[in-house]
Amino acid sequence: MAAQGADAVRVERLAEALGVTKGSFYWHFKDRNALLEALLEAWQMQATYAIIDQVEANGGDCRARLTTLFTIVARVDGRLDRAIRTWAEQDPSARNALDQVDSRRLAYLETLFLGMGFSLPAANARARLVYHALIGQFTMGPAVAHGARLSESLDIILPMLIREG
Amino acid sequence: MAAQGADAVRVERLAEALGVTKGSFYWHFKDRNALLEALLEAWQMQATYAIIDQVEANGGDCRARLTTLFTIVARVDGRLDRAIRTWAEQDPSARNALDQVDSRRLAYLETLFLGMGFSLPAANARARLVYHALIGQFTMGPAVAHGARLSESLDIILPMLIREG
DNA sequence: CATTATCAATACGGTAGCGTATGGAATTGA
DNA sequence: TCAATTCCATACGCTACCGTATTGATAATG
Repeated sequence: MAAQGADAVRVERLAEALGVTKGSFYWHFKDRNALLEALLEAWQMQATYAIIDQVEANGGDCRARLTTLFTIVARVDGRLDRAIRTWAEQDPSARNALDQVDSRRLAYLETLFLGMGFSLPAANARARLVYHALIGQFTMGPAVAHGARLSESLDIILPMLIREG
Repeated sequence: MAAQGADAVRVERLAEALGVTKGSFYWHFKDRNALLEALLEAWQMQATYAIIDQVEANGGDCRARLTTLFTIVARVDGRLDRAIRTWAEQDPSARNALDQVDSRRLAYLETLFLGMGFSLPAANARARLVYHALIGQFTMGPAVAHGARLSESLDIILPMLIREG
């Protein structure tokens, strides 16, 4: 899934990789689609909180949390997220799950900026800019060389985002 | 291609859609891969300059050009770009073409910020932030509702990006 | 007018994948 | 112990593709 996308999740390949036959697969899952739905649900549970929880656990004020967020995201392997996002262009269930995750994350970013004292519109615009940028970095994936990740120009980016305006 | 990704570009489907048989297809193209390579090359030519040229044609100073850029990108249909980006995760040729396009676009953004008097590191950080954000908006595609596009909070975002610091 | 180039149809063999039917082994529980 | 449940294998039919070989049909050209 992460390596080659949802399309590459094939019953027979999977069975072979596990050293069983597909006769077995169809005992555990109704069909291929049931497997994909299960994967999707597992991802959604994990993706919603994984990063946010890490940031919260790390503590600090809102500015510190934002720094933590950039740093964590720069290290995260975005392949699974990317695969789901691609998948969501075709599949309504995936679309739905992804939309929920996006909303949750955006809302979190917004609270960070609100916590710095920004007005709702200002916080919202900043949250969207940052989230879009992070998604962009995810999307471009390995193409974003080290030294070119957002987290590595935080000394420039953060003051920009945080300054009152 | 734009609607369902490179995977959905199938010889027989294409032939049927055109009202011919695949016997004909194989006269025009050596094989499916040759078609994809041709598509890729056409895209690269178009994608490199399409938007930049519009912005330049519109004129104005660097700040005005940046505004124009956001506005145009908000209207653009990013599906083909998205399809290529997805494809590039699997295919080296696509990866290569995409990397070139990304570099070209990033370089253009950088010149805009340099033109505003920013230092190279400052311009570079801003260019990357903006480009990542635009890619993010592209990637999220139709999920980014009207009213939530970057171009619609330019009154907040632009001053942030442009302020000296 | 004959020939050649261009474009398309038909027909074939091959692979990857889905899902079903059915039988067999191992485990568990009354 | 013996029947039910659980897990897996084998074998099958079916579809969507790929690519090739061959044979027209029409248009351009010497």
